[in-house]
Parts: sequence; C-alpha cells; structure tokens
Amino acid sequence: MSEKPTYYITTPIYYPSDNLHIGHSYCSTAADTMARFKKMTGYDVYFLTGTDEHGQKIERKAREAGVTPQAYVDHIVSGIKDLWKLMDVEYSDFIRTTEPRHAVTVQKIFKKLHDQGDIYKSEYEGWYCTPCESFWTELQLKDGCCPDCGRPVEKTREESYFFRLSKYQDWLIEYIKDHPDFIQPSSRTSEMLNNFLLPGLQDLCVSRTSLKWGIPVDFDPRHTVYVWVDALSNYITALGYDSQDDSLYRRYWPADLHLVGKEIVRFHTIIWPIMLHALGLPLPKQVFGHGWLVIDGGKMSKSKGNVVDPVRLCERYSSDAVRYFLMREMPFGADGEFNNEALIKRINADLANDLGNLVSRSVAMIEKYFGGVVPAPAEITPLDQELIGHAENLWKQVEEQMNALQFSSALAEIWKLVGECNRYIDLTTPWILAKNEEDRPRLGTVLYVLAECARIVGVLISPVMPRTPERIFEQIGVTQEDRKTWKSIQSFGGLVPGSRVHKGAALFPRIDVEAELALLEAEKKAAGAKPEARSEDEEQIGVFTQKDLIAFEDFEKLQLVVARVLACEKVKKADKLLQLTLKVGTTTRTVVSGIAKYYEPDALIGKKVVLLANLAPRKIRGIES
RNA sequence: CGCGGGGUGGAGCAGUUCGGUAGCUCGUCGGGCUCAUAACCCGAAGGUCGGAGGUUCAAAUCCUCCCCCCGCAACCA
Repeated sequence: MSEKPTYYITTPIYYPSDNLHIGHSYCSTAADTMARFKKMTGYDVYFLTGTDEHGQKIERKAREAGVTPQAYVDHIVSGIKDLWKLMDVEYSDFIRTTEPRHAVTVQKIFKKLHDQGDIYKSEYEGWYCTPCESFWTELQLKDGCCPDCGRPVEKTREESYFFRLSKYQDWLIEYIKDHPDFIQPSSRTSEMLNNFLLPGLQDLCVSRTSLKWGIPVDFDPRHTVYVWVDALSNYITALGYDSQDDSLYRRYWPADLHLVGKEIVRFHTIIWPIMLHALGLPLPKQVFGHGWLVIDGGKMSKSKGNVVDPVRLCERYSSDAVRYFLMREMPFGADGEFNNEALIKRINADLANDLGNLVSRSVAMIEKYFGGVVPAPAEITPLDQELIGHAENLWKQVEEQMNALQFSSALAEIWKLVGECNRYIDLTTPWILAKNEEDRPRLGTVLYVLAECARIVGVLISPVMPRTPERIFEQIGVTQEDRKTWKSIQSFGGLVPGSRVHKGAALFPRIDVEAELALLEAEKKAAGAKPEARSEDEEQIGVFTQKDLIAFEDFEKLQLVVARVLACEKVKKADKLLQLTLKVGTTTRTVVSGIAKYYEPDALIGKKVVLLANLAPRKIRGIES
C-alpha cells in the first residue's frame, strides 16, 4: 500500500501548577481539530500534548499543599487527562517531563551541547530571595523585592551553564527571513525580529544550582537543567529521539506544526530553532502563535479571578458545543472576546436553530410523508442543482480554510450551506407538495436533497465536532461507514434511498438565554469571589518567617512618625503600587508603597498612617519614594 | 519615541496585502410561513470606518502626526 504523508502536530506542554482553564482548551481543541482534519484527509497523524512539570513554582505549590512535587503534579495531570477526555481531545501521546524517557534524553541533549561547546559554564548574577530559594532578574523584581513573596532580595552570583544563543543569531535571522511561513501569523515575525533578534541575543542561562525540582545535569549533578531546554525538548524526546527506539522520531520529525499561545512564540521561534540547529536537526515547518480568549477586554488570569472552567461548560452544553464555539467565534490567531452570553447565543443561533432544527425538520418530514424511509430523488430542477452544486463542492473551500488554520472561516462556509438548506425548504414548500399526490416525486427529491446535505454537513463538521455527526447520521439513516468519510462528500448522492430515518432528541436543545445567564452568574458568585488576593494574604501570613534580630541601637535609628494621606493614586503599569502624598508635620512627602492589592486609593485619603521617616529615598518605577 | 496588536452601525467581528457602491453574525423593528427545537424565510432601520492633515479623479484601505485600549519585555493557552 502507498505510504500516507505524515503530519506531526503539537500543543505546548502545559504547566500543571493549577487546573487548566478554557484558554488551554482553546489551544488543545484547535490542535485536535487539525489532527482530526488531517486524518480524515489522508494523513498519518501524530498529535502530541503533555505537561511541563518542573520548576520552582510547582515545587512551592507542592510545599504549600504539603505533598511532594511529584504527587502534586500527578494529581493535576490526572485532571488534565480527564479534561481532554471530556473534550474529545484525542492525542497520540501525552508526554510528562518527569518521565524517565524525557529526562534521560534531555540529559543527553544537554551533554551533547556542552561537549561541542555550545553550552559553557559561567556565572549568573541575579537577585536571590533566600526564603523562596529563587533567583530573579532585575526586571522580574517588584519594587525591588521578590515578586513571589515581596520580601527583600540580595544580589548574588551563582555558577550556571549558559547556552550560546548569540553564536547562532545571524543564522536564525537569515533562516526566518528565508522562511516567511515559519512564524505565523506573520505579524509575529516582526515582533520577534524587532524585539529580540535584531537587538542581539544574550546567551541563555540553562542551569540552576538553586533549583532541585528538575532534571539534574548528569555530568555536574549540583546543577539542574533549567526550564526551556527541558520543556522544548519534549517535542523530540516524546518521539524517542536519541533513544533505543527512535522510529517515531524518524517517521514524524520535523514537526509540521507547533501550535502555541502568543506569549511563548518567542521561545519556540528563537531558543528552540537554535537548539535544534545546534544539534544538527531539522526545524519544525511552522510555529503558529494563536491569540487569547479575553474577558471584558482583559486577559484571563487567576489573579483577576476571571478564569473560565471548561469542565463546567462542557457538562452544561456538551463538549461539541464548546468546541464549536471556540473554533467559530474568533479568527484563529487573533484575540477574541469570551463571555457566557456570546457562547449561549452562538449555540442557540448556529447549533440549535440553524443546524439542529434543519435536521429536525428534514427528518420529521421524511417520517411524516414517507413513513420514515429516505425517498429516492426524481427529476432535478435548477433550484435543486444550485444547492447540490454548492454542497458537493464545499469540501474544497473547507479544506483550504482548514489548511490555513482558519477554523472560523471554514465553519462559516459550512454554515452557508446550512442556511441555504433552510431557505431551500421555504422555496420548495414541501408541506404544500405533500398535499397533492402528483407532487410526490418532487417531494421525494426535495427531502432526499435535504437529507443528503445534512450528511455532507455532518462529515464536514466532524473535525471540530466529533460527536454530533454520528447523531446526525443516526437520524438521517446513514449506516455505512464509507458514507461518513471525507471522500464520500466529494460527490452528491452518498445517502442511500430506502434508509430508515430515526427522529431522535434535539441535537442541541435551545437554551433560555436569560435564565441560563442568571444561573451562571449565581454559580460564579457562589464559587467565585474567592479571590486569589485573599488566599495570598493568608499565604503570606502563614509563611511568615522571622528575619534576623536587630539590635536596640538599630531600632533607635528608625524614625516613626504619624502622617496624614493627602492624595493617593495607583502607579501606572504596576499592579501592586500606590503612590501616596503624605503630610508630615508641615511638609509633604511622596511615598510609593506596594499595597495596591489591599487598599483602594480613595479609601486611604485622609487616613493617618505610620511613616518610617528616615528610610533612604529610592526610585520605584521612576517615582522617588 | 522599547516592541507588537487593536480602535468599522447597539454588541462581537470581516474587509486594509494589490485604493473604486462598507460586509457578516447577534440584537431591534416590520412582514411571511406553519415542516421544524416559539425554530425557519423575506425586508427595513442603524456607520462622516478613533481624530487631524496629506496624496489621488477616488481612501476603512496609501503617507504623516496625534489620541485611546490591550498585550509583551516575568513559567498564564
């Protein structure tokens, strides 16, 4: 038999520090949709997803939860796998970076890069937070303190290994310029070039001695492999690269598509290509950075408390409906607004009213007028032919849009046919035809055309909606598997006359918008208001650790005075900072304080506060405090 | 001038590459139909395309300047 072309697609490996949200579902749904589409159109598809399980944040989360990091991630990962099952995300493999197959290969990769001189030992200078055992860069600090715990940090040097990104910078710039499709959408190309490549790459710190939860550098075990070398390698370690059995690697690499969120395009289009190139391996054909689901114009994030739980939505509306919404609502690549109202309206309009009702009315008429048996078509009129022509050519447009990852446009094309079918019913008025015996052949033709269109639509939507097509086929009486394939919709007439239809439950019951929104709102309030902010408070109180004792002489140096707040406002582009203008005796002072999460600026005006009056001034975000 | 994206009828978006009657979905209003999930079909109202200037016979589209929003520069898809 002839070899199928291969298609290797990946999602990012998600960071299991918490349960996933709808944004992750968005990415995985897109990857799964693409994988299904490629399978249907004749490709040998390999679809990889997984989790990136190392690092400080997980180490810390586990410590707070009182479990080992491994136990912590095991728990989250099991939830993630449940989610993909719920959403019909059918991956070929799920790689976890804590698995030996990954770790061993990462060590080999690290060693190889080291042996050939692309990784070298040097010193990393940064700010160290002792309680958190974390290094931070100057930029990462918040108000000059640890961004995690808010405590002061000290400048420290640490021995580290560095990866020579700089050596390959010119090569990469050339490569990107020669391969305009490598980074998609293309706007991201200029972002990468302008922000990182053209200004010059810095060598990347790829090991830490302060990090324990990670893959040890085997030839220097004090060091742990740091983040990206570990994480990015998953795309080849999962295929068995440089292992005893590298048949998958040989079969599927280079990847056809790395699907990633726009915030990590940088790592996939700079560090990863350089790693591969240094290893002498071919580069993935394309990295596509999709946009985000935004809520009320802003980013979805835990700290804003506006994350959306995909499990709840799938339970309530079915995973097919959620998948449809995600793929239909916004053009892939751009950001799109997510809210419950849009979701429900989309389900009602497209799925319940247009598609569901079309199938329902078509099947109902076949039952009513033909005793549930699909009639054979008779003479085809120009009106029929127009619809038929549209239906049997639709796969071409859909393929084109799908291959360009324009899921939204592909679905819009399919729904044009759905709309045309509904219009066709109005134009042919089968309920009138049914009244005259001599119109019976005509009625049969109309209903056959409708049922056949429903079959075609069922096949076309199956990459996006894995479950609905089967329900449509059941209703219109498609039993043969070869009438459910992509090939079967490239000519009209696959539906076999004489098949029995089965009127079933509504494909997508119509949702009462008002009642549903009220319910979701109520649920959100009940579960919701749980503010990450408060739990952080508790955390900080809980993890209070006493600093070194100070001498009474030192205490005497502190000049504490009472001051009144004259004015107070948020500092721009800082989410923790408030700028206060204080009246101290007869003078005024400006103070910047990291308390924005706990106090509203307006609420502080007029209040009396204690001021440490002789703390040396320093500039914070350009404001002298 | 750090970089990128965006600002189009009430809402969400397309259109901008290669200037030429401003389009889609939802919502609103009116009508039709009764096969269907109070669904479906037809029609209408509603936009000086963020602002100013420029190029042009012609600008949402090209150029200049400005304003506003979002994101990135930190392990959030």
